[in-house]
Amino acid sequence: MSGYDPKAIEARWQSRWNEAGLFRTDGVDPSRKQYYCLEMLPYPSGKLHMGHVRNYAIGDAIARFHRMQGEQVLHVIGWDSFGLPAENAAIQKGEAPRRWTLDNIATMRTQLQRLGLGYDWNREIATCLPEYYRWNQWFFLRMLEKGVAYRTNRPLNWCDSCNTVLANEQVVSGRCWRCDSPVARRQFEQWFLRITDYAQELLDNLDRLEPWPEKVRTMQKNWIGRSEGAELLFDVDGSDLKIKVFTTRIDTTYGATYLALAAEHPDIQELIRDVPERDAVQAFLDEQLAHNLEDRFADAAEKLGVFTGRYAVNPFSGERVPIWIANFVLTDVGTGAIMSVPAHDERDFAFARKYGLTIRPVVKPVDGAVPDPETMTGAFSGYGTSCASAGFDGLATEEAKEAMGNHAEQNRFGKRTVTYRLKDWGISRQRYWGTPIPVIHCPDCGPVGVPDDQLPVLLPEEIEFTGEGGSPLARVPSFVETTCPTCKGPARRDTDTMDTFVDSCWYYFRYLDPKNSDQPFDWKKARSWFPVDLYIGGVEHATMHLIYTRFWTMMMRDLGLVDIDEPVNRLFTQGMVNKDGFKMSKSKGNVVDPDDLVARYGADTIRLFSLFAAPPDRGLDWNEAGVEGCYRFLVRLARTVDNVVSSLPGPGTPEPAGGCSGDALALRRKTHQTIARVTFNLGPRMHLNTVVSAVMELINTAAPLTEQVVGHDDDSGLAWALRECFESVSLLLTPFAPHFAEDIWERLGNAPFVSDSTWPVAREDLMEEDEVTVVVQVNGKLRARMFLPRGVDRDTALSKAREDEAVARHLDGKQVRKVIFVPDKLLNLVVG
RNA sequence: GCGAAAGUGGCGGAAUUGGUAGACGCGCCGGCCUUAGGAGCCGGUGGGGUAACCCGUGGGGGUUCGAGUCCCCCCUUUCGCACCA
Repeated sequence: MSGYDPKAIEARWQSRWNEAGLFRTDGVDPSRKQYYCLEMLPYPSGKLHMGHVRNYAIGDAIARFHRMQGEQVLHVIGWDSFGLPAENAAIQKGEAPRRWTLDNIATMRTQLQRLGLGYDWNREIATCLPEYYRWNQWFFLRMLEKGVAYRTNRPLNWCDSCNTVLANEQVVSGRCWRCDSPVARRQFEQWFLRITDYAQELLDNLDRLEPWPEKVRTMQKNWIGRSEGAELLFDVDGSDLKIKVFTTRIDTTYGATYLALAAEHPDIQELIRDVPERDAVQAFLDEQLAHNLEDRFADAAEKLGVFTGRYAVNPFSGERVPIWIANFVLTDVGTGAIMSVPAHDERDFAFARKYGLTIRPVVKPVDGAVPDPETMTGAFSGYGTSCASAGFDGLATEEAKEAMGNHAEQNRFGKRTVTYRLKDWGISRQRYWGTPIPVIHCPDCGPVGVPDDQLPVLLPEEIEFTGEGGSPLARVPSFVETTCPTCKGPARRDTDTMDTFVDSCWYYFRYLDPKNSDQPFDWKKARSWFPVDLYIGGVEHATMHLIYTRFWTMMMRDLGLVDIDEPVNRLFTQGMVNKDGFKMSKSKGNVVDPDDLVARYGADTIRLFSLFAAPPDRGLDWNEAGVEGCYRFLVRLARTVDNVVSSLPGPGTPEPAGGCSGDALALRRKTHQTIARVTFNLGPRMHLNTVVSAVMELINTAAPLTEQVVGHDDDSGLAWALRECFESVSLLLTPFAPHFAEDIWERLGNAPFVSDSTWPVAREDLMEEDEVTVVVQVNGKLRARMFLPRGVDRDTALSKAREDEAVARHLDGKQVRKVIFVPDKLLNLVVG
């Protein structure tokens, strides 16, 4: 048994860990701290990719580290297994989505197991199974009861390629987050979750999520997009209609010279019913509404609009102002209608100039004159003093906001309000492979929730996939046709399924109680594991999953299910794995296959390289030569241990009575320094790449020393120090290369498992050097190094330094004006 | 345009947070071993210079005895948001 045969040892240790149930977590051990190490669960697309490998290698390293530190660790994996690819496979290859998904899970589970990841497989879940999704339905019904889930008709994002609507979070620069095709606007009757009820709390709590990356918190903050301002009602001249606008600058209302509506504004048809401009307006609307979102982005450069022929009345001044429809007014923002103040808003200004509309300054800059509307070349959007604003003249902007807000409220034509960019979460999807929405539409009773005792509403299996639009479930009469739970009359089931982001909102709560058939989970079993200590995943979920799951936790709290506000204590976003500077993709032909790598090098090498090649939060470029380097390191280490082990004292031999000296002492020092460094970098800092370096360094120190003990008598304690070193290395490498570490541990004569052993503790008394290097600088430039006993005082160091030839040369003929002395480190002589 | 992060050898990256820049690995060069080596081992490797030394962490200023690290300005790259009323 010598050399390094990863295939053999990895299979062997995986089955031994499994037999011993090493990574099972049963119940809660009150004598230990509970540590919940969580990684974002994978979508079972077919095969593991390197991004998964890196994600799970990081998580497993942290989980194993905490386990060895005596904490009770929960480390579980599951499958985010609803979603479109399964359905597309059905359309393209005729495979049943369920079969396709479960096959993929089986494949990928094997791949994960081959990596030697320490999961509690008894808690594995798959979100596509009725045991899981019935609780999505249960949650939906609870939200329906509380009014958190509601149904309404609203313009939504439509992906033509995915044939379904998308939530705002799932539209990236006008394109679908999944397939990158342009997104269109369509009006739909849909189910929404009232996430906006939690907007303020989602925002406020960000300050408390201090261990989260600043980047993610900023992204969420911007996404929630809180904006303070006021709503104002403008009467429409000659009509009962009132147009509600939102503004953050109520102080500029006297400068509002026109209103502008988004093309989707619901009152437009009423406004133009009887005006001569009707046809022109309709033509403009038709053109605008035909555009997809991406084209609208592209068109944004040019402001376009059309006059409706109608006028509104400024509630402050009584002035009649024209009502326009403009392409730069977005239906999702504010009320979808604005009062335009061209003198004080760049966009309004550009539009006004283009269409010859009135520009009227009503704010005087603090350090300048009121701009002249004839000659001004841009809007003044800063703060200043109100003017041309009747009774509000002379007020500073903040005061004017206050006074005019009060005035509007007293006269009931407006109120101060806060808007958010965040919109309610539309969760209906016109697709098959997802959680059926548990609602029955009755012609008499309207939408009625399915009674709890009829859950789960099962997805029908016999179904044909045509790829045509519309909800596939709508074509399954046996699914659709049912009776109303209230009146028992004939009724139809809702044929949409839930957004798959619902599934991932609460899966990590289910891990704590995965087989519960009475409720989603028993909080008594779960609470001591929450909040999740560390959550590792990609940053791409910053404004999707990570907002949804925070909302879901608050919602569960309000249902009385949990008593926490935030689910995750520390978030860690790992970087992408690239190849040759590019994202791995089939089209680029630069995909690296984990199976192939494991077959060639073994899982330990792959894991080691994933963690060594770059800091975990940064991108990692996959590099074959670097992998070789990690493999060589393991080979060399195995060989070194093999060569020396018979010359080492047996396991458990006490420290030599006479202590260690010379090389032995130096090695012990290095060993304990390494333990300290690894512990620090693995724990609070998560600089995993430097941990590997540190262990390599230790081996570079230890390996040459082994020759001194092989075939020689040893009276310095070196053999003992070498055993301490190699045992420590086994322990320190366990989070990174666990099979290898077990193997070395065993070769050193120790009983298994190193994975279940206690993390080593660095001995401070051994770490300190008795001789230190003190550098000598003259005027800040390095001139000499001195090797001095630890703790020498300033005067001794100074006289020692003066003896140095190079130092003396630079002091020659000059006056030492100042001496800076950092004990055991540095001496700086300032001369002049 | 706004916001955030980052720029260090030929490459990936270290630097315990103001105190020896370049740890560790890759690559490269030289040597040993070998019929041979894309294996292994040993040594070298920021640039310039025979040397003393000089230069060097994107560029320019500054603070300091001392700056990769702190401050100001600029450049570049990546990411996020993008007419947010």
